[in-house]
Amino acid sequence: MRHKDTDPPVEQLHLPDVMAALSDPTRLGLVRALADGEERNFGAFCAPVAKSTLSHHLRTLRAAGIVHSRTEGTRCYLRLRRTDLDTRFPHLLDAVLTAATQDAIGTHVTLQPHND
Amino acid sequence: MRHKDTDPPVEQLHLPDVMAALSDPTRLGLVRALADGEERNFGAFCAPVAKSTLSHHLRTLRAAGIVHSRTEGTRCYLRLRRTDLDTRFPHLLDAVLTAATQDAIGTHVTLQPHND
DNA sequence: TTCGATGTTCGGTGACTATCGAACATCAAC
DNA sequence: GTTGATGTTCGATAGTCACCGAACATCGAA
Repeated sequence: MRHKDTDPPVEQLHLPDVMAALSDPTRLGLVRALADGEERNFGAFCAPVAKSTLSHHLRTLRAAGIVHSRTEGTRCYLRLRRTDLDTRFPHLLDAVLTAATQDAIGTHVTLQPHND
Repeated sequence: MRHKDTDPPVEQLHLPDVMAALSDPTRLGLVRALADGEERNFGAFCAPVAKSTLSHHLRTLRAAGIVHSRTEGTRCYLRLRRTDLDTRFPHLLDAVLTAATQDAIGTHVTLQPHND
């Protein structure tokens, strides 16, 4: 449950890290699932990978500054850092999300109907 | 001199591959150096890596469909496939180039003053 | 034809990555 | 407390990647 590494501050977002984090289909799926700006429970994501693998992907997204995570009890809530990303890299996230949606990249990641 | 693998056609450009190709600072530098749309000689690029490493990076960019290469004699000329990229992934290249320029990513790749 | 320039390819190395299952830590609930 | 749910971390594995020097292939020029 402990993730000691805190989210990187806005000014420290690094383009190559962001690009690398967004080059994996599963992570793109996670980002797409968060694209509406809503906070979502980690457990709400369904992906055909092991729990530990999903946790690794989220750590990667967090380290790149793409998502913010908040712990409440034993649960972990995620939110896309859209404002921060737009500030540092204008239009980048939009372009990626548009492209991913058009190409149906990351559709293997789904959301459980009503899990937070 | 022989690169049998041909450039992938527009409709086969794959977002994750493009993102991965654009997540390396040296390759971002190469793309930036081609950003004006001009065709450039391979040998015109100066980067602090071995010749073979540079060749590898160009193969990666070619495989991802980001650059087109044309051989003339023993020389190799490169051009950014901007139109193709813009068609498949609108605004993506612009956003990446803008971000890379603002963050000075890839500035270790330079162009020789007057080498084609 | 011999040389030099230009890139590509090969073999190898060290680092990183996606993946898994198992073990662990934390908290809620009973 | 004991149990169950929730995520994280660990150790291992297989694959990929950036990187280098060396060898190679191709072509132009002397």
